Amino acid sequence: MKSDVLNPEQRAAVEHGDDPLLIVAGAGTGKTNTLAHRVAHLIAGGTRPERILLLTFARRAAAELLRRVDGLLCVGNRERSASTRAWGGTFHGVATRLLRLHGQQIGLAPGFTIHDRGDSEDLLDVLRAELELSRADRRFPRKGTCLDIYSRCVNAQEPLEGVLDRAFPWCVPHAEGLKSLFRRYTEEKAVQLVLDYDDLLAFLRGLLDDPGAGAVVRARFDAVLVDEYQDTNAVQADILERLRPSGRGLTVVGDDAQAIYSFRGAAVRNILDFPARFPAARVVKLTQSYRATAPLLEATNRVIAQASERYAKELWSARVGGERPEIVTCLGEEEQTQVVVERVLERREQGIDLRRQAVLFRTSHHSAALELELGRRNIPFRKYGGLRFVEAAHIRDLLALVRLLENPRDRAAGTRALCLLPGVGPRTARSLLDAVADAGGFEPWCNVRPPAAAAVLWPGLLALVEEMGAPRNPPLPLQLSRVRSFYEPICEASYDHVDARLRDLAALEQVAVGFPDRATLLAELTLEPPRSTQDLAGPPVLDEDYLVLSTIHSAKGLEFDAVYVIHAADGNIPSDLAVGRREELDEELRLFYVALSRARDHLTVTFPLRWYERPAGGGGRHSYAQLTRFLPPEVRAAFDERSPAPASVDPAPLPLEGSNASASVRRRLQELFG
DNA sequence: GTAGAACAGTTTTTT
DNA sequence: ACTGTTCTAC
Repeated sequence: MKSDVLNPEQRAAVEHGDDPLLIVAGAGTGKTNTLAHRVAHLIAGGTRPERILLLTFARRAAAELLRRVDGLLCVGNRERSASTRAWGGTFHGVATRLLRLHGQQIGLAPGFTIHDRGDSEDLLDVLRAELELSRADRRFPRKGTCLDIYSRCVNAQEPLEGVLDRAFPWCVPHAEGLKSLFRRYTEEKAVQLVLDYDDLLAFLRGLLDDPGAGAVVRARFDAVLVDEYQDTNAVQADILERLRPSGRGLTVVGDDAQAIYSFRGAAVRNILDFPARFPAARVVKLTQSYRATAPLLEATNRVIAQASERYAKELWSARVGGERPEIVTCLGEEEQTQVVVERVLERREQGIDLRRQAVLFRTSHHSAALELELGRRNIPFRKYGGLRFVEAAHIRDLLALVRLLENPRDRAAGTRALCLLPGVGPRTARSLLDAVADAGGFEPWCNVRPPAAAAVLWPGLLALVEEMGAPRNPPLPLQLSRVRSFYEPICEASYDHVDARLRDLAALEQVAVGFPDRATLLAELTLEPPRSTQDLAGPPVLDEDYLVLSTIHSAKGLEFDAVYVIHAADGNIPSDLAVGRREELDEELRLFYVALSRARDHLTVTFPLRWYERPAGGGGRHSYAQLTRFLPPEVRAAFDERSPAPASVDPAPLPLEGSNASASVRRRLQELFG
């Protein structure tokens, strides 16, 4: 896309004045470019960069945007660039910074630590046990579900009953238990000086509601620009309203057709109702796609036309000609894998780097078979979405130790860290942490006689807390190296795949070099975790090429020359679990649309007719699938439909190692009785 | 109180 | 496959 030339729609958005502005930007219509120009326009018009707040979905998106602004302004080294001076990041990241700066004015100590999803779950789990909720006659929801419910209530600003009725009907019998659990949870977070994701937003809103502090924070900014507005929730909308009460200086950009985060409380209504909330608002629609070719756009337009409520807009493309998208019906998952791998390699032959190609899927495990095959064929790939680096047990262990040093009152971290010692379980951990909480420091541990099994490791832990628990602690890299040497033997003793894990730990230690202190490192890893192990290992080598595998959610905002959407069977897209209500089904449709609209030139949709149910222990029961309902005949008309020629299908892949053969013999034997 | 084995149930997607 | 729960042996 030309970054120096704006079309009339884009120009209108860029040059719009101070009144609230909603830019409805269809997929590939040059949204980032338009935003960058608008920021540059503001700066050129006299707005100081440090008085601009840029809220994006990922910090890297903000950084990229500001880098482009610098390019447009040609600020060489004359002065500090916009990218170093403006405020940019995610709502959660910006909330953290503002709360550390101003939180004290509303009684929030600046030393808080931040709980990620896993930590929040752990805390809920402990409290659930304390309240003896598991003892109830009917099975209590698992901790992850509890957190989902809690989060939904907070983010959607909705009472528990409503949330349970609408989204978690099977938990309705536990409403009372959940209420008491959530009350305890809120109290405990205050005592332990921890904030969870939702708290960051809620406390920022609280800060803005405070007459004194609110005015101070408001006065920091002249312009607030928000990207991916369709995926903001009620609390985020409140924050914006409190930052810019009249809406003046507020720009929001989004595409209601790409709203895919309602499961975490995002409200499409935010973008649909923006003009009503700010009557002075101007709405600008960007409709020229610079991404997809006309044939692809024809197809994606037809797909999204099935949505029930949206800003009507038909995207068009000047990129006429090109390949029509295709739907490939495969017999089984193996065939689907072969088709995708073949196409990927063909297109690489045509000169499309692997990095310009992406395989997209609804849920993380849908790529398992493909990953195996890519590994077998030595085709490099990176997977985005699904389980992440920081969620691996050994990383969480190490970070728990660091977090305990940073905030001795953090029970989730403390419990996890102490239970690493053999012979120490939840009870012992609890009494040790009680002692620390009472004393306000680690001193009481000096007089503790640890359980016999922990005797070997105890002095090491004691040395750690003595050295790093003090206010004046050593430089961060040294701290991490100390913690790592303490933890490594434990890791070796308790997990398999030890070398891989030890490598991860070393990588983590390297990351720490880039941060000034523990709090910043921990917040960063919690709020913006590295998306793959390779990401953490550092910037990719220049000529490194790898196929992208991604959940559709994680592919949001990206584009590729060639896109393969796999497992496009009804039940996967839409997910079986989401066909209950109209809004859920609509969101699945938008999700499918997001997947298809990532493509520039080539688009392949595949699905296996026959596929195996998950508990594939012995025989492997299979069921027959149908193409997603989002591709009815009138939509399919925009696609070519094929099934792979039998001859082109490779013979079944060889087993990875010789030892696998015995497994397949056993499987065959079992099939006799299945 | 802890650790490990045996057993039962199971709702994607992520800041 | 994974997580959570319960039971048993230290």
